[in-house]
Amino acid sequence: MEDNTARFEKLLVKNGLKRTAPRLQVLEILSGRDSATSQPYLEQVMGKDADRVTLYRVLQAFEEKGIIHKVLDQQGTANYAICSDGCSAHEHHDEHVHFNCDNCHKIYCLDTVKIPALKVPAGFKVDRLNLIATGLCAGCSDKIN
Amino acid sequence: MEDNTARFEKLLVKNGLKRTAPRLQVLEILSGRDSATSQPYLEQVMGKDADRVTLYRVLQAFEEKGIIHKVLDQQGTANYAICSDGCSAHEHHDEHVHFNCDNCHKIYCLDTVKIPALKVPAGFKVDRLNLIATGLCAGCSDKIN
DNA sequence: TTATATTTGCAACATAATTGCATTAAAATG
DNA sequence: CATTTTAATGCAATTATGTTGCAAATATAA
Repeated sequence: MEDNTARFEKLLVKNGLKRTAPRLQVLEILSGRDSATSQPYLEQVMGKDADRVTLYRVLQAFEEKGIIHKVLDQQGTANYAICSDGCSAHEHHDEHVHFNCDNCHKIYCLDTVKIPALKVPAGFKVDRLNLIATGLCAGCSDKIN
Repeated sequence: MEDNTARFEKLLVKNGLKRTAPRLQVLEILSGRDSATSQPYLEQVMGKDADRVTLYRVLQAFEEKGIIHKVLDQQGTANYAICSDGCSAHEHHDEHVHFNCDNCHKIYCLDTVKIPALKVPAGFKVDRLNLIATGLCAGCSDKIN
């Protein structure tokens, strides 16, 4: 299925978003990567195809609709990845672990690893969990050792 | 023990840092709070007692020496808290859960809650874990309901 | 094809963080 | 206690990140 564009267009329409060039481009970039993509990288790749502000707004809209989710890496930089199915505007289901590689700085969504339930002190009410593991990813682990 | 200052001076000397006013002030502020303290708050409280840049450098030095640790909240804002004993320049031991309150936005270090061990895909090597729970803290939980 | 509602781009602004450098102050030395 | 050395501070300038208001452009509905 090389016809990503058609798929993306459907995705936009489904979420009540208009089919615009910047939005399609963001989806194209994000879907072509195996790890979460940083805002600075997106900005660089899109170049002058779209304004900085537009990029921020596209990302914000996508996040609100549950199309992508944001992960902050250890430096506080925003990274984005396409959500798994089941995320919607009302509810994100991205409670998987994110892995931040010290070497290549990629952020992987470890969809298969669930965050374990947590015991918190009395009174605290946990709504969301966000676990970032840092270390070496499979690829870098090989290269370095 | 109201003689914090003497204690802080020792802490600085032990870490090869000179006893300066901005450093003592930062330690004073951080130790007087029950939750992690944001950079903006520190900046505001210190006012013109110290330059912004000095504050950044003090925080950086403290973090490197293992005196404080940094936690990024859900907005990516840097927050700082004094480390538990056992942290040093070589090794931080802050693998406790951080709790980010949606209401008061405080960040609590839940020292008693350990992050559970994690199974990651083959090849990945976990070095550090960072778990942020978001929800309502005990205080706000009371007030709201 | 036109009307409407979104979306974009631009300009300006806000905040967070970093760097280089001259000045100042703390601690070490004699 | 005076002096030297080394570390830390303050200032100015710069970069990165993110936001807001508004006019112009464009996608879609009518």
